Amino acid sequence: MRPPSVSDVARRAGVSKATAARVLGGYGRVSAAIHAAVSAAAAEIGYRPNELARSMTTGRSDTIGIVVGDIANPFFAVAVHAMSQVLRAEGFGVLLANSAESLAEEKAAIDTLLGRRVDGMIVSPADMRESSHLRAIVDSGVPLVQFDRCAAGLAVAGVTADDRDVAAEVTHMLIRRGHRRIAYFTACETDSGRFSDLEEIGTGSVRERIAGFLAAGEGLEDTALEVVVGAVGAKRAQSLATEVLSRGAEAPTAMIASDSTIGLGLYTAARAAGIAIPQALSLVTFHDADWTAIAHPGITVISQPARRLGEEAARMLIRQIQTGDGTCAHRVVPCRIIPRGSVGDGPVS
Amino acid sequence: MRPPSVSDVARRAGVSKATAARVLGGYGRVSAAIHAAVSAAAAEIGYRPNELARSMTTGRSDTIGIVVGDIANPFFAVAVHAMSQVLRAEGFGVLLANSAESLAEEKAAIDTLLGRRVDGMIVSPADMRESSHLRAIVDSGVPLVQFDRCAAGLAVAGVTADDRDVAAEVTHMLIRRGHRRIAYFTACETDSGRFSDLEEIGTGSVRERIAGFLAAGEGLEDTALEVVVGAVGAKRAQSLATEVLSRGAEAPTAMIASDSTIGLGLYTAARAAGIAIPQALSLVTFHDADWTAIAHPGITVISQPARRLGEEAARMLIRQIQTGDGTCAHRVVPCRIIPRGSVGDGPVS
DNA sequence: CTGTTAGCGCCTTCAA
DNA sequence: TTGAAGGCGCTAACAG
Repeated sequence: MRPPSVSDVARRAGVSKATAARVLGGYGRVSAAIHAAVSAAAAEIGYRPNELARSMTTGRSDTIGIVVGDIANPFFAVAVHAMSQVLRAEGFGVLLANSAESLAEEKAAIDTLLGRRVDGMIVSPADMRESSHLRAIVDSGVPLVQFDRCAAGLAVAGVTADDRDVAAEVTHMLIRRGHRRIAYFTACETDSGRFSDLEEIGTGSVRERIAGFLAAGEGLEDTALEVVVGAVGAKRAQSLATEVLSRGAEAPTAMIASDSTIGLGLYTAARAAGIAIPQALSLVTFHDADWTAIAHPGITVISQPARRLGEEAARMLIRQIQTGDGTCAHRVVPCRIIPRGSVGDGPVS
Repeated sequence: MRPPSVSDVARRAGVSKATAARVLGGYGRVSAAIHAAVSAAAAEIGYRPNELARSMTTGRSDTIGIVVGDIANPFFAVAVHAMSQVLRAEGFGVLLANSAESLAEEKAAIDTLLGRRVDGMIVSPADMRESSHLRAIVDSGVPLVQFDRCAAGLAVAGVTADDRDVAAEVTHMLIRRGHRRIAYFTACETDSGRFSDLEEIGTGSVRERIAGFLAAGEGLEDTALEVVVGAVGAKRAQSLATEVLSRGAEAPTAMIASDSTIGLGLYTAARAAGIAIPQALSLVTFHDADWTAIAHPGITVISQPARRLGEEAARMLIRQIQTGDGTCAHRVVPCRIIPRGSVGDGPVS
């Protein structure tokens, strides 16, 4: 049961293979009569072009590879959705791969995609410190756009949010409100289990945020700013927060969550400990998740333009493919702070 | 800059194309010495097999097509994630397509995937009433597994939740608690904008749920059960709910949301109207979204086994591909009701 | 306008 | 064990 090919159509229509191919492929000129005959023959036997074979000769696969950390993460889900829409509109299919935020899996995925001869790639590098595999993409002549994070020392296009700036802005706001003990929670892990150096943070976007956070706190006492790592999942975030909040006078009066899953953990921890938000604790989280609007009080969030970021990345890639232009434009899309009531005055106000 | 091919490697290693192909493709027998030489040559020039060409001759693409309504929907996001994991472990890549719950887009996506010669497909039919395009997949000899919903009158494998049963169970529970006015909210649309017949509901899973809902209410007065359609998105769900709740004595005392987005809209509407949950209104929603746990009171939910469903579908497809077995097994995975406090007694208790 | 011919990169006979 | 030749389905260059 081999699917019908151009030859089959040609034979049935009584024309040469080339002629049939022309009408089937929609290129070259063919007389109306023959065109109709071939189309009819094709429809009769249910012909469908073999895109693989087509790719072989054209060199294009009309397929884009996308590698993200976790499709189940709403941020990526929305972004991927946006990318697909833009890409589909331009006639590209999408080959999706999950890296589970693991460098090894990311490498494997990229390898597979290169083997499939994708026309371009959008990748969210799991670790900004390793970029050899990304360089391999570029060396293969495949257009690449980094998404949400950028690898260090790699002259490749990218689309990111203004992580550093918005983190600094939020931190400044908290300081202005009188907070002098602020904790930033991230899912990133370090070898020691504690944070000591920015270099330990592999996720580019998170590193940027922490950089902004720390920069905003310059001039304050050493104890003012704290980074808590390893908050993987709501449960772990909750237990870490519970621990931190139990320090009494040493406990932070404000917390920033690096994603909404963590935010949920922090919120739950505060409630469980009977700590009032925003009177005794201020809370801000990245990502405008559902729950933040119905929590009591509503949670002040840093809304990430996931859709816009995705669209922008897709467009940037398309441009790169179409113009063959290798300029490594770097686009930054601003986040938006949505105040909802979870931020109150600190002790120094 | 054409990527290196077997010929290039062969030339560099000083052997014939066939020999190089044998070691590169990992088939046939080659002497150790030559094997090493070829491998070395391949590494030096950065050879990477062209999977497209390979597919041309083998007939397999090692790629699976997945078509779902909306990747940004957490249910599908989790399911797709699970599918990819299982498929990747078996060496398959994933070609993902969004149908936006539109039949036309679904058809287009399937067409593209067939053109790309995928080895199998997993599809969530947008409309169970139309199955010609699904039949085309089967006719092409491509293994197919339906996901979450099944098209009517199509002997094709599928994995679904026990939508009808669990909907009936929840409805029975509400009736037992004394509710005699229960409304079911769905995002599905009908021509008239109101619900009159099960046949109008195109989404298979939703139709099943409504069937269970209605079956559970048999014997009650005609006014007892109501189906509200067109609750697309939280906002629209909220306004529809507000309208329904403003009926005074005629208003439902219990509501069931067909997904968590709708649930959020209903919850918000109730709060805005100052209607106490569960004292004056009971609420149940499909999908165990994170907001349901922190709402006040916690929302009783019907938890869908998204991950399990996805894994199961992937495994079923793999089995079908490997054994060439065309049996149309139909697997049903049970949902789980998680009581959280949003269900109270109705007037008749 | 139409047909002939020659590849794309790989796998797969068939001989040697 | 190795090499030469042919073909998968399609496009592309060249004649006619």
